Amino acid sequence: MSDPQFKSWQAIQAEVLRRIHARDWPPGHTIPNEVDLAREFGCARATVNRALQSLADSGLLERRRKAGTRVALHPVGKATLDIPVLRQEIETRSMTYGYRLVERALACAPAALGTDKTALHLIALHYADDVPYVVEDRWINLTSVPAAAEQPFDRISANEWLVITAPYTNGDISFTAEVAGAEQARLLNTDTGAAVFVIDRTTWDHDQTITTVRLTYAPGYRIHTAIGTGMTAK
Amino acid sequence: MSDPQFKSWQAIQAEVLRRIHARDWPPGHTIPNEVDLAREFGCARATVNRALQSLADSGLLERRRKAGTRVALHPVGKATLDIPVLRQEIETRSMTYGYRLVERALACAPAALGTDKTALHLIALHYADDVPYVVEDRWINLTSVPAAAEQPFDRISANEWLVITAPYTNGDISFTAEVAGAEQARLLNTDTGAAVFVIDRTTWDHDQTITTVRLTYAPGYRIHTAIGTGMTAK
DNA sequence: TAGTGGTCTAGACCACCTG
DNA sequence: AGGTGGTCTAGACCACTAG
Repeated sequence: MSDPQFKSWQAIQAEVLRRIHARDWPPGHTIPNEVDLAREFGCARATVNRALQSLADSGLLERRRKAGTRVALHPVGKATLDIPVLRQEIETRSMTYGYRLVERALACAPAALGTDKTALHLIALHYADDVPYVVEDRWINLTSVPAAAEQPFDRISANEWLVITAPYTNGDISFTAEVAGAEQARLLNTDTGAAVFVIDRTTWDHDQTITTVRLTYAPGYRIHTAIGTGMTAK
Repeated sequence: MSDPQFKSWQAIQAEVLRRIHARDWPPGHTIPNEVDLAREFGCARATVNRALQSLADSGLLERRRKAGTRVALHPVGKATLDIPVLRQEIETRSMTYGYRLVERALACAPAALGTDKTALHLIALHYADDVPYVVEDRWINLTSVPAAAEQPFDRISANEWLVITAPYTNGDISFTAEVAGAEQARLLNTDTGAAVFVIDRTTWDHDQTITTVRLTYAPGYRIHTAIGTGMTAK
């Protein structure tokens, strides 16, 4: 039983994965408990726990106290997207980053900002190699970030300033496709009617809204990531 | 020093977060090592490790052996998207799921499939409450999944069949916005020229391609998720 | 209420990396 | 070369929950 070849949690994870793929443990099957697996693999229970927890995080296993650990019937794929600051995103692609403030005004906040007070409205353009890359349409809650009122945002984008100045505890992000409106098509230097990728994001510090922003990317933008069990391949 | 109130790794995580937000530990600062923190918090080093590792996973800390743990200069936001099977995605929204196979043919595989052999090409429609929800345009590598050749896919979608039959170790997914072509506009029962959300996904089993699929969602589709440090708020 | 996963401890060794 | 995080161990207690 005690097999000295499974010592690291990665090795155990790989073996469990193998058994799932080989249908030794088919979808829906309840696998042995941690104590038994630890005995079989000849390691501590904590090591088995680490391996199984990792697989549960990636959605392949479902674990419940007392009920045990089951192989997921419908493994929900999990994709982790990195949402870097725009400057970094562009510079990572070896392009020159540029920024231009288009509009800065105080106005009545939209509903999404969760405040009825006056808020700061910014519209800005981010460039990659002098080509419009994304339009940033942002509202900042001046109640939670009063310092923003003093900030011109003509050289440093709110995108960059906020991550350093106003940390958030919580956020909400969504992605969709839209037809470019006349104004945004003009800013992005593209045709009205082009399909644009849109990211809407709102962040809070505990229960107070900090900012809500709509990023409208130039046509052709593609967000990209890897999915998988963490096994390196290809 | 030894403070008995920080016993769980979540409590330690919260305290570390507080110090970061309060600028006790500003961006770029190297925080005390695990041994010192464990002594300060009056807990085991493993507990501190768990808390810091969790924060490193969410991108707020950068850890390196010997160099220590630093507060990230540009906290890269991480968003975890759940990519459920389409049937589930639709039924979760309390809508009735429907499926119709549009085309099934053997043809020369596209480059993305990474094989020059004949592959199975499927086009199918998924409905929510009898309204077209998404077009599935899929290629299946018959070398890695020979059983797919026998499968009619007229009642069960490849989307569903594959997750049960052909597990993957690795994948690649990307999101973009496109203008609906004539064929897809017809299938989605929408106007040509509408902006549609597109997901491209390719999966491998180790180094062998299993399938590549393009999901074209009906206009208005929005993918949505939460971001944050795991602290529950709002 | 009993079985299972979740977590903590105290100690140890190792792998990696910076200085 | 030495400090730091990464991991493993053996044991313990706790929290949740299915039966």
